[in-house]
Amino acid sequence: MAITLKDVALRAGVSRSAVSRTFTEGASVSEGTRKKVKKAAEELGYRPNALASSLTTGRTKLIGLVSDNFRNPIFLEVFDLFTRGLQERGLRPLLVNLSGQKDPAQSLQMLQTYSVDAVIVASSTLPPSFAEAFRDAGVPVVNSFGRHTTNPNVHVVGIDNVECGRMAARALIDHGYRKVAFLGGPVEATSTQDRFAGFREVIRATPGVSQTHSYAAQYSFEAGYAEMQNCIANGPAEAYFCGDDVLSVGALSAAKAAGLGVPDQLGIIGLNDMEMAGWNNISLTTIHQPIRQIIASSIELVTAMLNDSTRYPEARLFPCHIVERGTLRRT
Amino acid sequence: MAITLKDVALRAGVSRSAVSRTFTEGASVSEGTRKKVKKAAEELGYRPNALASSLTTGRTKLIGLVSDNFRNPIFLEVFDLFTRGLQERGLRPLLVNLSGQKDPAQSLQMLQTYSVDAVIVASSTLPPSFAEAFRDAGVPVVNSFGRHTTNPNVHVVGIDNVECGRMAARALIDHGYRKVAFLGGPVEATSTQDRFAGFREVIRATPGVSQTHSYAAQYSFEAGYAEMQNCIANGPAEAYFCGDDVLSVGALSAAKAAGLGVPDQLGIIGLNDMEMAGWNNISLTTIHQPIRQIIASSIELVTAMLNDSTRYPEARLFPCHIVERGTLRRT
DNA sequence: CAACGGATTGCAACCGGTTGCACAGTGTTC
DNA sequence: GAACACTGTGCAACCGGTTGCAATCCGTTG
Repeated sequence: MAITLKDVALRAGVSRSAVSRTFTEGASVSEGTRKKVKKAAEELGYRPNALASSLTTGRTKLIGLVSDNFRNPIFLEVFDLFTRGLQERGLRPLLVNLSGQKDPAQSLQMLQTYSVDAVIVASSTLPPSFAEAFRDAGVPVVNSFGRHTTNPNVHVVGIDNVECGRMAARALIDHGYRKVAFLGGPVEATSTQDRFAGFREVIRATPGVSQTHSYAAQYSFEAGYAEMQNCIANGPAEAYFCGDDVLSVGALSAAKAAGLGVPDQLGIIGLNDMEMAGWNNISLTTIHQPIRQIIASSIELVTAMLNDSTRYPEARLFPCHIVERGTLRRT
Repeated sequence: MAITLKDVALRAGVSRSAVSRTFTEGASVSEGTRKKVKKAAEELGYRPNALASSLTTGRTKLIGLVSDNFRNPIFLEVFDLFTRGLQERGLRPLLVNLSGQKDPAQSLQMLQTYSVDAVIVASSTLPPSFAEAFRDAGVPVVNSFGRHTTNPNVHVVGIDNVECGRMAARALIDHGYRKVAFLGGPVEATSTQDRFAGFREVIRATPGVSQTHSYAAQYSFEAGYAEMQNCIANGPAEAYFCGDDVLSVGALSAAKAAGLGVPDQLGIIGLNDMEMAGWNNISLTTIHQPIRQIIASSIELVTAMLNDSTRYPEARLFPCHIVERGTLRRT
């Protein structure tokens, strides 16, 4: 078995309390005993047991990181930023792969079993009710990349997807396209719905511009490819606002395969500005989503909630902007 | 506070032991009390505390998942498969992002603090000594995608990188290229070294074929792009074996940007067969690495070690094969 | 009807820590 | 020299479970 408090106490010739106190910030121990204890601990290779201490302190420093999309390269960046940010603050990400499991009950139960201090739901597709289930169970939760509602009862950090839809519509119009379309992610995803709502709003308000829409089965390359093939078969629009970058890349690929010239015959604008969008064999014009800031802010919020779990829910929205590359005509 | 054993015991009118026993497999409880307890637990919304029970059982069902590459899309697939596979067996992945930290000491200490039952080191770049540090500390460990040594003292599941290097060399030769090159990942990565060793061995043994080599700073698109630019500036070879697919895609992009025709003027073969390699605007000829099998096998090995941690170290190697797409000349 | 044996059950100790409280030691003040 | 205020320390209870052991219950058997 591993070295415990008792072993160290015995060796240092002090009580277990003394050992415990030297390892807890701000406890009252004299310099002398601290030294003795440190020395004994060092010699024995003592590692405090975080789980045992969580039993009395009520803090595990475990953070549930829940995601439902492991196919979209943007999430690799998301995991990178989350894991690093959490680690820097001494928090540990317990990763949960929803893999299609839309019901929060199971993951909630599991995360409760492991007494996570908080949960980050990193998803732009799950409805607010998902994160709310955690809050209702008394688990502090932040919904990163989630839907912003006017009266949130759960913390949301992300972007205004409706506004992004508007932005995309304006961009297509400004670049001279008149027959435009929305090629969304799955219809049940909140981000799809919101982006489309904003998009349609602007198009409808603009005379002389027509609009169609369709949905890909998921946010993935294949789904984007397949749906663009469909569109082409049915007579393509002049330009597409794709639900996100990975769909855009799929759509782009289908367009090229069909011999359609991008951006002249067919324009595409994506959303996310994932790393790959800048690769010069892709060069996707897209709406930049500030994921670094969103994640940094999510982590700040989580740490704040650890100290005050009754914190009033807030929505933190970050502005997006268009990054012009090669998939929309020059104006 | 949350509902505990005591609350349930009180409500069901039994002892705490009885409650504990109804929730542990194979314990002796009568049907009657089990029913009473289940009912009381249900009504109160009782969730057993896995961390508390780990204290006596010595099992947390936490598995450390350590990785040092969050830039390579292949790892998204890796995380997806690992998290799902572990979850299916009731194990929980505690994700550790090394982010450049080559010294195992810190992550080891942290994972010990959280009493993980085992550790999976998922990396093709870290030296065997990294995983060995865990084993030396008494933590069961599997090195997935790691270097296979003739006398391993740590479990390794992966591929024979030397053989892959040979395979790549033969492919380039068979496709008619005579001036070939290795464009590797970081020189200190074990996979880079091994792939190069095999590659060079075959080239050197083949009369009339010349070989050069260089290294990218890391396994990433930008690094591949930059290094291929370098190569082109210095007079490119006819064909390249790139350290992996993401490097290949970067190199491909640089070749196209320089106006070099692929595969006629310049051939490229990658390694991994990541999803993106099959996208039709990339269509990369590459060596398929069976990551599903590697991961499934790693997980099996981990679960086996949970029951027998003294298990004799083994190396499990899976064969690779070439997937012909569009970046090597037709033979 | 008493002895017997297997199935249930509760008691109490324990897992590895934390922490309130009482007490001891030290130095200061009047 | 006594009263006082601190600082450090150990005891013991507790966090939420598990488990060895002894006691109890119940149906059988001779």
